[in-house]
Formats: sequence, structure tokens, C-alpha cells
Amino acid sequence: MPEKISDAEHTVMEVLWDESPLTAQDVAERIPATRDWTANTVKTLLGRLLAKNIIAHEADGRRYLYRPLVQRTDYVAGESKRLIDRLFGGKLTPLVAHLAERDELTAQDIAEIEVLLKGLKG
Amino acid sequence: MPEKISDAEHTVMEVLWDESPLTAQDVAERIPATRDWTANTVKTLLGRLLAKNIIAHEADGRRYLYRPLVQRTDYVAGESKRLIDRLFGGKLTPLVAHLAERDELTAQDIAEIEVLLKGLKG
DNA sequence: CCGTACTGATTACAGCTGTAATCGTATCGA
DNA sequence: TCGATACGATTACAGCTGTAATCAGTACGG
Repeated sequence: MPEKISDAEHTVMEVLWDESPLTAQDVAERIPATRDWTANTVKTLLGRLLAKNIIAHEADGRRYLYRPLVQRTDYVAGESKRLIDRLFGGKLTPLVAHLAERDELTAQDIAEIEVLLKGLKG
Repeated sequence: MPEKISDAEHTVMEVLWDESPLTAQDVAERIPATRDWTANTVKTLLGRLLAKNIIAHEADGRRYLYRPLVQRTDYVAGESKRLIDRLFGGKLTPLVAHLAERDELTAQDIAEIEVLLKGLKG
């Protein structure tokens, strides 16, 4: 049911999740400069997202306004779960352990997570 | 530099990470039954992984033995980082917070992570 | 010695992706 | 009114992916 969002499409989605509805041109202007896309490329991606029912558009005069149909939270949940399932047997602990082992957690990260978990227990 | 591993290829890699070196047939036999692949499909994927320099093969008579060149740990690190960068601005805390909000952390998960973090601080 | 079976290599082919260019139509400025 | 613009829609096209089938070489059983 949830159509797959490709990498390039995801870039477009981040723009719309941040602010919407937007015209195609507005979206194009907000795409990070590192992805050196033409306006046409952005329009193609908007078209594909429409076809996949991941965004919708409503007419605004001779142009369209685009808005997400899928919530970012849901997308993020799906992607997180997929990764943790695939690589960590579905458990979060090994992910944290893994990052810790590779020294990819700062003392502050650790402190933050501890506070967060404390809150969850209460 | 690190060539991209596709989803189907990843399935093959998990087999080799679990046990290697293996012949193509051994690999095929160990592929989870849920991926209903023919032996040919597995050989194609082995060939692609070879071409990408992600695995190597050594002759063993008229057949080959395949082994990983990339460590699972490194792959996992890359994928984890990519996800966390893309979806959580590079910080782990929001991922944990996110999973917590969606009730995807059991009490035991929380306890385990706390123990883990305690160990890291000491 | 001959066919059969097994192995890797080559080829196939449709669908998805990244990245546009071009086309058709409507609008706006001169 | 006429050409320049701006938009979305259609078309393009190569590379990657998933999923094989077919081919070519060789070793083994009879």
C-alpha cells in the first residue's frame, strides 16, 4: 500500500514536509543547492510522487499547489523500522551498541538518551 | 568508493557474513525461503557483487568459493549513519525519541539501553 | 568415448531511478 | 494581436534492480 519513495523523491518530500502547499517553482527553489537540479527535474519528481499518491495537488489558477499526503512521522517510522529489522534483528539495543562501539555517540548523546529513557520509565 | 549494495544483494551478503567461504550452491541453499529464488538468480547476484568488489572468489577445482570483502560491521555502520543523517539530522536521540513515541520500545529495550549507556559512561 | 549434469558467463528484459528536453497550451506584456 | 513566458504533460534515455533463461565448457557415469 505505501508506495516506495526513492532517494530523489525524498528530497522533494522534505521540502513539502517543511512547508506546504507550494507551487512546483517554490519547491524547486527550496531544494538544497547540493542537488543541482533543473526545475524540470523537480517537476518530474512531483509528477511521480503524484502518481504514487504520496502527494496531492490542487489547482491554483493555471498552476498547482502541492502538499504531502503522507506524514513525515509515518515515513520516518517505516524507514527506521525497515533498517532496524534488516540490520539489527528488529531490536534497537544493538543499534545503540553498534554506534557506541564505533565511537559515534558523544557524551552528550548518551546523556540525552538517558534523560529520555528516564522519562519513559516514569 | 564503497559500491552500493542493493536489497537483493544484501540478502546474499547476509548469508556470506554468517558463513564463508561458500560455493554458489551453498549460498543458494542458505537464502531464506521467503525469497523464492532460483539458483540462477543467486549466481547473478554473486556475479554482480564480484563486479562491485564487495566479495571475492577463489577457485576450488571447477567451482568457486565466495567470501565477503566488506565487513558486515562496516556495512551496518554506513547504513545506520545514512539513515540517521537523512532522517534525524545525524543525531541518534531523535531516533530513540521517535521510536519511544511510537511505543516501539519495550520496557526491556529501555532497561537494556540504560545498562549499555551506563557502561559507556564509566 | 559419449552423453549428461553441473558450473560460471552471457544475455534478457521489464520496472524503477536520476536527470532532463521537448511539446502543447494558456497567459501576459507590448 | 503576436510573440515571449510559464506551466504541466509527455517523452527520452542510460544505469540499476529483480529475476531469470540460455550458452559454453568440463568432469563423471556408463
